Amino acid sequence: MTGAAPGQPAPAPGLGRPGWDRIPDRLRARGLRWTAQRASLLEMLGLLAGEDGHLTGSRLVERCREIDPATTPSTVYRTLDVLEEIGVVSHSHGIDGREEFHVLPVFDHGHLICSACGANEELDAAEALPFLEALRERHGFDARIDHLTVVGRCRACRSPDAGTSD
Amino acid sequence: MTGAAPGQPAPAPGLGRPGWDRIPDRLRARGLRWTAQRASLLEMLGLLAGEDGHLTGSRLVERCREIDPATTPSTVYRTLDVLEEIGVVSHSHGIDGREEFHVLPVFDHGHLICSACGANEELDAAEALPFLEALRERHGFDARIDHLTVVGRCRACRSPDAGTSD
DNA sequence: TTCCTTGCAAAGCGTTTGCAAATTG
DNA sequence: CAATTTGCAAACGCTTTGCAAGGAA
Repeated sequence: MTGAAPGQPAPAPGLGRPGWDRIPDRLRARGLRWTAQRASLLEMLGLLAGEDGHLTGSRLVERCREIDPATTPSTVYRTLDVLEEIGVVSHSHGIDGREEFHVLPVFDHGHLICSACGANEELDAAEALPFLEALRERHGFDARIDHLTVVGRCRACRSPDAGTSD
Repeated sequence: MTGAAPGQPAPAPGLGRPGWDRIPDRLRARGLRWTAQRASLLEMLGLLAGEDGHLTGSRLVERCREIDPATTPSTVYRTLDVLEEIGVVSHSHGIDGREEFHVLPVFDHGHLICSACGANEELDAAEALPFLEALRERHGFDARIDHLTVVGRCRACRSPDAGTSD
């Protein structure tokens, strides 16, 4: 990276949104990386979401460039995709057709509880959303992701060398 | 024009939408022209509005080219602007950010009644819309354009050679 | 070391604009 | 005849992509 913090692994975010301090780990859990560019985009999202609602893609590009002038549009848009995947933002289109990003108010998540070892894994809202939407549509059931707990057996307990074979 | 109907002044529309047969005159009343290209766009709008709701700008360009291959995007988009001005269509943006056009269900209009000669002139919805919007905003009054009748004196009765001077 | 992420640069998309020629009224 | 409308072609703004170099885990 050619960024504003050369040599540094990646600054930790000092963001005031609940749950955001865990975003780096959420990324890593998916095999993704935590980088300076992603930190600054997240910082901008936090700031602008408090200011006004005009979080267009191109505006976010501009503002990220104020932090690190080397930042390119491609990086910003690609990162926004990632953030949307893990449920940090969602996007729509404004009256002029530009992309508009919305910071999701709470970083909701459910839980995956392993009945064998008791492990408590987090379940991203984004992963459960289609399911919950289907429940709402077909059954009129309005499930809350943050109250969702799925019980089963974790990967470790399912592996052949975990004593019990399934 | 390099269109499909060379030499012809402009074909009259055989469209089944109420009020659409008067569109050519509505345009002329504003000093605008009725052309073959506008006729084919209107034809497409009539057809597609009945089929489905995907009236994106680029799709309308495609379909108009089926009627007249020489038709250009600029013509279609410019005509859509005109049609929006006179209240035939409105537009918004879809989930992918493309323009989506909607055929307005009824071609609403109000009336201008001359108290001197009784003349009944039509008042385009588009002309009254800003006024009606202001009423709604400032007074919470929800006026319907098709119930709007303005009484006054028409141009003919106001002219110096119309007997009475005011 | 692996492979994710970045910047660069160029392309892509749908839409808009300037202009001279063609058409309408 | 004057003014509008057209096609052409180029430009526009926003977003996406391919690729080789750089960086995180």
